[in-house]
Amino acid sequence: MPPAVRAIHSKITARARPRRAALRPTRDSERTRAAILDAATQEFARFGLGGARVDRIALHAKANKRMLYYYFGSKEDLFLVVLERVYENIRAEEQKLHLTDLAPVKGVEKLIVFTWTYYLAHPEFMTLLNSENLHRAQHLKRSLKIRAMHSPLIATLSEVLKRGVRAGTFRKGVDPVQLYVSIAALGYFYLSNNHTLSTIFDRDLLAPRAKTQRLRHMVELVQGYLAANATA
Amino acid sequence: MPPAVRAIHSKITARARPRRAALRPTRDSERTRAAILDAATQEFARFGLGGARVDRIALHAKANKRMLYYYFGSKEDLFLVVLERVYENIRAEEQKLHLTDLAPVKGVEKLIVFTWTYYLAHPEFMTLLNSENLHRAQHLKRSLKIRAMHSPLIATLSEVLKRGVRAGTFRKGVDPVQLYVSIAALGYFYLSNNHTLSTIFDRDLLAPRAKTQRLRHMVELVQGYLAANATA
DNA sequence: CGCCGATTTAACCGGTTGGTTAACATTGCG
DNA sequence: CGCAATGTTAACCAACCGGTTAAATCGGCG
Repeated sequence: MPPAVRAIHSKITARARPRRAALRPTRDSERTRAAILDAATQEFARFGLGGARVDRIALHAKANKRMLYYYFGSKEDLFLVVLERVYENIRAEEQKLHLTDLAPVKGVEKLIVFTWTYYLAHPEFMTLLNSENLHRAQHLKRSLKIRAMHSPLIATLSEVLKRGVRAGTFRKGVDPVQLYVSIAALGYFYLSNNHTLSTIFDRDLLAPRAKTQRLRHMVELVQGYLAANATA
Repeated sequence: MPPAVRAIHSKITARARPRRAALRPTRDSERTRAAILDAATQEFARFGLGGARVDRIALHAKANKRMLYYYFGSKEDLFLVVLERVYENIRAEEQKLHLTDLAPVKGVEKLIVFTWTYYLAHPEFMTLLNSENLHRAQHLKRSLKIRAMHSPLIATLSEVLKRGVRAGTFRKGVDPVQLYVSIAALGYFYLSNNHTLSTIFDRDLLAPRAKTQRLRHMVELVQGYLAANATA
């Protein structure tokens, strides 16, 4: 089996780790693979797909450049795996939210805070997505894995909205997809474009105070919209 | 005077165009410069700063590669001039809006529609900005030109908000900068991330119907927010 | 007309890039 | 132990990239 193809099944095929795992063994395919993936994530996030350098990825992964091709096939294939991993990560976090456990108003607030906090903690998610959009999602389109990974939040948000309408706290006729996109947009744009915005407004948009104000504004904006024309 | 430096003053120093301008003259510095700038804008927008190729820019501009360096100094300097030009363009369009001529509610709507329409008509604006943000606005920071080009919309929007509050149609305490950023965010995110979003939601977000729905949602979201808690 | 400076061209350059070759080391297994 | 698969390495490569050299060409002015 060709190495790059076999690597896809590594989780299944993987044999047991070397017994004497205390001091790093001279060979550890899992470690090498993971190190390359971590280094690649940083590199692609920082320089984009076009600006990323495979030599630099190998250097930071402390692996031979050849291993990158051995495990991932090509620079672009590696980029796709990186994308798949960051999507897996955010989807896993989304799963933990349990928005329906809260009152509708609190549920929406929690979603906004989560989205904002996630972007702040994982700026690489935004840069990688921007890069992928520059390339017209050509890698994403090839990934059955990601395309199957639907966000659980659309269905959940839809449920939250319905309950809010029934309780009389939310307006009727809100499209959950539009709202989901808007909530993402409000934080994403501010953080992704932080550098140009900070330069043009001539103030640091990432200062603690500014961040607090932004989050408050986003919550007020969405809550105000949902509350307007509500029956109660 | 070094060519690249002199080029900055070209508007002033430029001599009269050749008299027989009917059939393109063999030499026309203005035309060459403009052609390079146009080609560069397309190239940077499509491939990002890192992915852009100077040879391709020269090819599409039908100019010798040397002319690129003759007029602009370097790839990065050229990128800065491209950035400056697209900013000039959007600022000029913003100037024409005259939002204060309308009732506050209509003024805000017009701003939302304008922002959305501008992004739709100038997708290169978003890609170039994304590229610049990837590079932490390092070019923008060097440009006194752009840093001095404050958007007239902040002051205007502030005025519109005040009048809306006085008329009782808008809530109090809305920060015009936050609202301006939010209005930009709602359209920008949707359009800039259109490819990944369309892939994940498995539907074309740029279909005419989808675009109409998005614009309506954005207007409703902002108007709903501003109307909530208004005195009237 | 002849000169001078602005503009244009082809050829070139050294370093870098993504990707490859082929040999070598280590490991688990029979 | 010996073998075969797996993992690792250094050296290599052709294409490409941003940038440069130096000479040619054109246009306008005196």
